[in-house]
Amino acid sequence: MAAKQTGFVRKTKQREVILEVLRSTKSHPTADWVYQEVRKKMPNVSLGTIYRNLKTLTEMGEALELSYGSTYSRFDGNPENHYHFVCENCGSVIDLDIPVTDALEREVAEKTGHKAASHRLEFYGLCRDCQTNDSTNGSLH
Amino acid sequence: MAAKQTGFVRKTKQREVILEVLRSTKSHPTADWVYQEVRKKMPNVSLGTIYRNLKTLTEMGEALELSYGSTYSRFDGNPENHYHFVCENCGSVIDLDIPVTDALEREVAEKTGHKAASHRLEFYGLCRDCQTNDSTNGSLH
DNA sequence: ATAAATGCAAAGCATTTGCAACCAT
DNA sequence: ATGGTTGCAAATGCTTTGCATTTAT
Repeated sequence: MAAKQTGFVRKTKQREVILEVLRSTKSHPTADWVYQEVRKKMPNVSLGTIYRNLKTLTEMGEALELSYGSTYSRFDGNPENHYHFVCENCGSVIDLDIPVTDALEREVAEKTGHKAASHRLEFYGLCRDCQTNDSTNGSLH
Repeated sequence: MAAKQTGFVRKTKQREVILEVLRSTKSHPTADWVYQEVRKKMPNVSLGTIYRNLKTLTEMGEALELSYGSTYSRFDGNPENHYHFVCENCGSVIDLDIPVTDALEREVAEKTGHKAASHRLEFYGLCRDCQTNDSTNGSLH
């Protein structure tokens, strides 16, 4: 585990830069993309450190880990719960500006007895750009 | 790719059994669980065949591939869109009996211009059983 | 006959980990 | 000084693939 059970979390330059990078984009980057960016400022970081800190940051509530259909995770520097749109043509993940409905969690609790602490909602389809452009030029992934 | 672009899909004993196994449970099994089950009836199936067919079945619309936080996929033999509850204590994935709201997709289209063809909604928290039992005995995963 | 599907085993590849050196507290 | 953190590289583990063979049509 990254953030220890009994321990505490130290402040490190690496984690600081990683969070900066994460906060600097709305592109929901992969661990490797973050790695490449952080490297520009800290040529010696290792991928392992990126993964460890991405995990720690997620556990600290500073980031969100998104795992859609893909085989790899994407990370979101915006820890506020919000919904996403995944374009099935160009592969981009877009933040949606529609209100997060806690009513859904209440409905689940009432109807099923399962107590949700959070929920995730994702839409799949064609993003605005891909509707107008030729849809056969997908650069998916 | 499993189901070929120009080709056709043949009926095979393997795929038939795999779909049977998938339909026989509500447990949202992993590929490996399906493998073990299918083996009971066909001792010589290979894992590769399981994966290839799970993919084909998903593309055929006979199954759903679910990828939650975990590093592996789970499959759902119920191809009707429905929502899930993921218990953060015991790790089980539970089908929810609340209506699927297409209104959400319309809202997204209206507000953002992105045309959703489908959506996914998942809840995370403590399932009914884990609320009453001691919450420290989690066998997560 | 013909190409799709299988079994087997060898990759692939994102993510995790062990360990010695390092550094924040 | 203490033990969390890092860099490096090896190891994991789920999933995919190449290929010769089998099998559905």
